[in-house]
Amino acid sequence: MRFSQLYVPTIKETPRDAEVVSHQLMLRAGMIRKVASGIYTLLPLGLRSIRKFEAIIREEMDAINAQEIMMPMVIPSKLWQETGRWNLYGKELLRLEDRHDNVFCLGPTHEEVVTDLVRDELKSYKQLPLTLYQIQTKFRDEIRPRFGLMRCREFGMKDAYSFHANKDCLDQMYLTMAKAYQNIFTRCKLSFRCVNADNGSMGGSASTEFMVTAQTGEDEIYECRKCGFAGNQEILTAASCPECPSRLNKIRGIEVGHIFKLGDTYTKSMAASVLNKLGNQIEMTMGCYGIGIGRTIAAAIEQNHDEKGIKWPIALAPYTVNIIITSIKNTSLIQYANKFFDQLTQQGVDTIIDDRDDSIGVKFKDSELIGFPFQVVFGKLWVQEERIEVIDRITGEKFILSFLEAIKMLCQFKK
RNA sequence: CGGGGUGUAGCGCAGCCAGGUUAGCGCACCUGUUUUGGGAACAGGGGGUCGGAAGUUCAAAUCUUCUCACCCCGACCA
Repeated sequence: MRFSQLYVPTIKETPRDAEVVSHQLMLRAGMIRKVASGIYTLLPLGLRSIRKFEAIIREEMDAINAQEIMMPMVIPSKLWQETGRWNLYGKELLRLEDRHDNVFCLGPTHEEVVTDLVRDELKSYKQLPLTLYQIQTKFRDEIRPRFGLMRCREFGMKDAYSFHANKDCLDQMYLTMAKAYQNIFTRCKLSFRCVNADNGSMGGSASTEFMVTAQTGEDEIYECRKCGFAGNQEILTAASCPECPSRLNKIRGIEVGHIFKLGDTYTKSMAASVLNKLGNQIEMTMGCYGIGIGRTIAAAIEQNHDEKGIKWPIALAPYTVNIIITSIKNTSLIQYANKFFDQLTQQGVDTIIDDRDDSIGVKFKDSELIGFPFQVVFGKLWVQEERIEVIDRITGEKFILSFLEAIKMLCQFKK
């Protein structure tokens, strides 16, 4: 991709209505634009980061035999009436009618739809367990959307649902899913905690939140430095650890994932049952597992930035390498930079080349603001001695390398 | 929904209290010339229902009332 062709409207000044740093930087780096409160358009760079995160999620979900499906965003009220949530869920549920006066809601979560999907097809314990997931747009008419992608009304979410013949099987899947979640956030180089939490309105017996640690986080976490126990404020009343005789430390975090053991709350109300070994009808046991897509991206920025801009973890960077040409008047310089670009691209390294007719300052500022993990500079060092500068955005280290050395170094970071 | 705040050009703001030329500034944008290792310089230029409506007045961005949108604090959540 050529920078000159890419739609990245960067902003020099901090927009006034953006309070938290991830929101400010996503606006300034030309990743998102607001359409209405809590509703955003993703621009090319924003979408690329989102897609990279989704790809990681898909790999980890597929690895534990979860199967991807896609459920609708518009859901008939009938399903929500079956579980009683049509009345229980408040104004967060955006309700609408079609031309025939049929009533629908925009899906804030999909337990009803997925349970309806499987109840007619699954008849035997032999078909279980089954885990389905989707990466889809959710709508929750939040009372107060805020902080950019951190708390939107319309947002991308990975939601998975598992069905089991018994509780032991669910327990196993719950652990498998927790491990997959740890893999996902670890691959994104995020610092996070698994926190015991309350099930809230979801019902069921247990839940774990995945919290990316950040001072700007909306949630308080209490953790024990001795035994590693972590819980959130809803379930803890005392200041001491329930697992060992130590005091708890308070840290802040952003909830990016939440997994639940739902039990038979939904399968019972929706009569989703199978026959067991003895030929008896049993309600399936269910689990559900969510990850906030955009929120994770925002959390990654909260955790990885400096005064110049974003410092993307390679896994989430819209492009891994940015090639800066200091002067586009020098045709030989362009020629070699293009050759470098072609070779890296062929090797599978996500690369963009800044071929704009702008001053070097503009290019460095944009590059640092957007936060490409590596900047490659084709400039006077190349003209004078055929050397390239490779700058690591995270460490700030600068490497002076030959063409081939630079290619070799950056090829470590192919997709 | 309760409390606080903001709406003036794409972005950031001044002007409002104390009404009075053609509504201003910086950045961005367009044209030309010169520039090019850290957000270039000069010259010229385009862009505004001052969030909306009603009212007061000879006169409203400015005063009054209503209204809408957005932001921040609380309950909610991925």
